[in-house]
Amino acid sequence: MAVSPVKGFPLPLGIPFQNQSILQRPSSPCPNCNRSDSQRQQLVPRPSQEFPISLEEIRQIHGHMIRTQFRQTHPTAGHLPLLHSSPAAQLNLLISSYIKNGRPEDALRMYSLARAGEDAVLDNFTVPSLLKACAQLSRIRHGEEIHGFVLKVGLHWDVFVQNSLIHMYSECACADSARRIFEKMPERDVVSWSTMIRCFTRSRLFPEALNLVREMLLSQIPPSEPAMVSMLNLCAELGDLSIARALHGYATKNASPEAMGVNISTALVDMYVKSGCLASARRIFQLMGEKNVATWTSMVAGSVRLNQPTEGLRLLAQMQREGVASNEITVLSLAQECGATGDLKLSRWAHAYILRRGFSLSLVLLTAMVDMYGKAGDATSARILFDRMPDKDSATWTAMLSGYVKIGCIDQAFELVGLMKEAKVRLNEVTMVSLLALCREAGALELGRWVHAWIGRQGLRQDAVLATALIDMYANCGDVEAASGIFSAAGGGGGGRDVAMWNAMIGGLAMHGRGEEALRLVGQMEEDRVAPNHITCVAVLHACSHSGLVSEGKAFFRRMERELGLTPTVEHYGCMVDLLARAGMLDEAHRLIETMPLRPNVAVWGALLAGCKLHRNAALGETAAKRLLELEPGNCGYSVLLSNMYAMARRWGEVAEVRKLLRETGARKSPGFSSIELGGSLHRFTMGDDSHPQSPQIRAMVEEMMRKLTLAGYVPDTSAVLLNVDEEEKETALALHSEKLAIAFGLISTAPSALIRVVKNLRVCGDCHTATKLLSEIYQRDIIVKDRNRFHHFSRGACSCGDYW
DNA sequence: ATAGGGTTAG
Repeated sequence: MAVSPVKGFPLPLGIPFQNQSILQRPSSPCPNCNRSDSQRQQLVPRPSQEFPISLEEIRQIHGHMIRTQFRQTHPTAGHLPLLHSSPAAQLNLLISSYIKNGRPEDALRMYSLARAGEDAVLDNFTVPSLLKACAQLSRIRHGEEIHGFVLKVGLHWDVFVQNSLIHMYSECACADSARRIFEKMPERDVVSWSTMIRCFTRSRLFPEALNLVREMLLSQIPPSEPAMVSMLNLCAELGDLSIARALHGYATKNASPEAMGVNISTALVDMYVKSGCLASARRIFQLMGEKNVATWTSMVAGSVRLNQPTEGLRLLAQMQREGVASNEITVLSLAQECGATGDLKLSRWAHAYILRRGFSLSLVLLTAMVDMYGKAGDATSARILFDRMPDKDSATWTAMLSGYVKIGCIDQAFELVGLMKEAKVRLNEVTMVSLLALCREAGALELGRWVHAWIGRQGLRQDAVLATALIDMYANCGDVEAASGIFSAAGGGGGGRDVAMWNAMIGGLAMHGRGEEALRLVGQMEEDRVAPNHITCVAVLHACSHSGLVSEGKAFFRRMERELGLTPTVEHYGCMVDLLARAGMLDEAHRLIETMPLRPNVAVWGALLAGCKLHRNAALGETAAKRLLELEPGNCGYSVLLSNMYAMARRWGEVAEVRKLLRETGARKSPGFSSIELGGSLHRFTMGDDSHPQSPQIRAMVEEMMRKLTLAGYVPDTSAVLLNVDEEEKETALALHSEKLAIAFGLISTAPSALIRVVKNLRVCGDCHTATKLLSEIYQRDIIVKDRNRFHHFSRGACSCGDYW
C-alpha cells in the first residue's frame, strides 16, 4: 500500500544503533514514596532461585500461596527458598514463571487472586509481567483494570510500567490509548519509542510511525536491536524500496552481514520480500550465518509471492536438508502465498506437502487451506475441506464465503449465508466485508443496506476496509449517493481515507459515467497527500473512457509516468485503447498497441475490436479478432464478433468458415444471469429460465413486451446470439434473454413505483440496450441496468450512460 | 521486570 507522505522521506540516519539494548531507568525519586530506585529495589527482596523453574514447582507454590493468602505464615517448604521473600516478589516470580511456561491465563488468574487479597502486593515489577500476559491474550478489559490500578496506587511514574501499558494497548489494537500514554511520558527510553513505532505500524498508521522514527533519530536516541527490527518492519509494510535501501545501509554500517544478528537479518529479508525485491532478499539470505525457521519461512513465502514458486519449493527442500524443521507458520504462509498466486496446481502441491509432513490440521491451518482453494478458484475442494472440519469459527465461514463470491458462485454463497444463520456464527467486520462483496456481485442493494444497518446496530468498528467495502457495494448496486455519503463521513473523522477508499469512490463515479467528478476527486486526493496508485489510474482512465473525455484521459496517461512515477501496465494500455477506440480514433488506438512496450493481452485487443464493431471498421476488426483467437482459442465470443465483422464486409465465405469452426469445437457461452431485487428479495434469471414461481405471468409479460416492442418498430438484432439455429429460434432466445425476464418481472411487480434495477453479469449486448431503451419509453418507467461495471440509466427512453452505441 | 523476525477470513 502506498502512502504519500512517505515519498522521499529523509531519515536522519546518523546515530549508531546499539546491538544490546541498554536498560535505562529514570533516576528521579518516586513521587509517592520519595525513595530513589535503588532504595526501592532494596525494599523488595530478590528471589534467589534461577529461572526457569518447573511447572510442578509453580503449582506447588501456587497452592501454597492460595492457602496462605500470600502471607508468610508458613515458611514450611525448605526447598523453596523464594517463599522467604516478600509477597510481591513471590507473586511476581509466579506470574513471570507462568508466562515463561506459556500459561498467561494462569498468570492472570494469579492477578485476580491478588486483587481479591491485598492491592499492595502488586508493585512496579509485577505490573509489567501482568500486562504482558494481557497483551498475549488480547485481554483489553484486564489490561484496563490494571491500568486503573496503576493510576490508583501511583505506579505510573515508572517507565517500565508505562512501556508495558503501551505494549498492552498496542497488542490489543488500541493505538489511541497507547499514544495518549506515550505523549504524556516525561521521560522515554528506547523501548518506549520502539514499542510505539510497532504500535503505529500494527495499526497501519504509517505516517505517524514514520514521524516517530524521525523524531527518535533526531532526539539522538540510538536504536536498539528490537528498535531496528521495528523500523524494518515498518518499512516492510510501506514497501518503499528507497527507504528500505536507506535502512539497509544504516544497518550494515553498524554491523557486518555475518555479525548482524539473526533477528535484524531476518527482518531485512522480510522487508525486501515485502518491498518486492527478491534479489536483495536473496543476497542477504545467502550472506547470513545463522538462519532460523523464521528466516527460511520468509524466504520461501517471499519466493512464491514474487512469482518464483519453483525457487520457493527448492528452498523448502533445502531447509529440510539443513535440518531446520518447518513449523505451522511456515506452512500457513505457504498456503497463503500459493492461494495468492491463484495457481491451482501449486495450491494442490502445498496441500499435499502439508499432509505429507504430517502437520496436525489445526483450525487455523484448515481455514487457511479453505481460503487457498477459494483463491485458486476451486470451490469444490474448498467446500470438501470445509464440510469435513469438525470445528469452524467465523474466519472459516468467511473464508468459504469469500471463496464463493470470488469464484462467482452466487447461489452457493447465498446458501452458505443461510447455513451461517442456522449455525449462529458470530459475525464480525471481516464477515461483513465478504457479505458486502456478495451483495456487490449479486446487485443486492436491499441486502447491502441491511448489512450496513446491522453494522451500525452491532456497534462494529467501521474501519477503512469496511467503509471501502460499503462504498464499493453502494456504487456497484447503483446507489452512488449512498456511496458518496459514506465517503464524505469517512473523511470527517480522524482516521482519514486511504488509497483504496479513494479508488473505490473514483471507480464508483466512473461506472456511473460521472467522469468530471472522478477527475475532480483525484485532485482532492492529491491535496490530501494520498498518492494515486495503479488502481487509481485504471479508475480514472475508465472514467474518462465512459464519459468521452479523450483529451483528459490522454493527459492523465502522460501525467501518470511523468508526475506520479507510475509505469503504465497492460491494464492502463487497455484503458487507453478503449478510450481511443470508443471515440472512433481507431488508427491511433492501433498505433498505441503496436508501439506499447508490453505484450498486448486480451483486454487490449478486445477494446480495439469493440471499437471496430462500434465504428464499423471491418479491416482492423479482423486483425483484432484474429489476435484474440490466437490468445484465447476457446473463447467463442470473439468468433461471433469476427463472423459479424465478415458479414459486415459481405465476405460470406469467411462467415461460413467461422461458424463451421464454432460448430465443430462445440464452443458454448457460459450462461449469464440477470438479477432484480424487489421487496427485499433477490430474483435471479438465466436464459429461458422458468423456475421462478411466477414464471407463467413473466412469460406472458415478455410476450406483451415483445408485441409492444414490435409495434414501436423494434427489429431484433440477432447477430450476437450464439446458437446454431434458425433466425426464428434466435429471436425466441433473445426474447427469453435473462435481462428481459428480469425486466418483465419488474414490470409485473405489485409495487408499481419500484425502480427496475437489473444487474447482469453478461457482456454488453447491443440488442438488449436498444430494447431496454424502448421498453422504458413504452412503459414510462425508469430502468437501471448494470452490465459488468457499467450502469445504464434509462429514463423514459433516454439513456444517460455516456457510452457510445 | 518492559520492546524484537515468520501468523487463518476483507
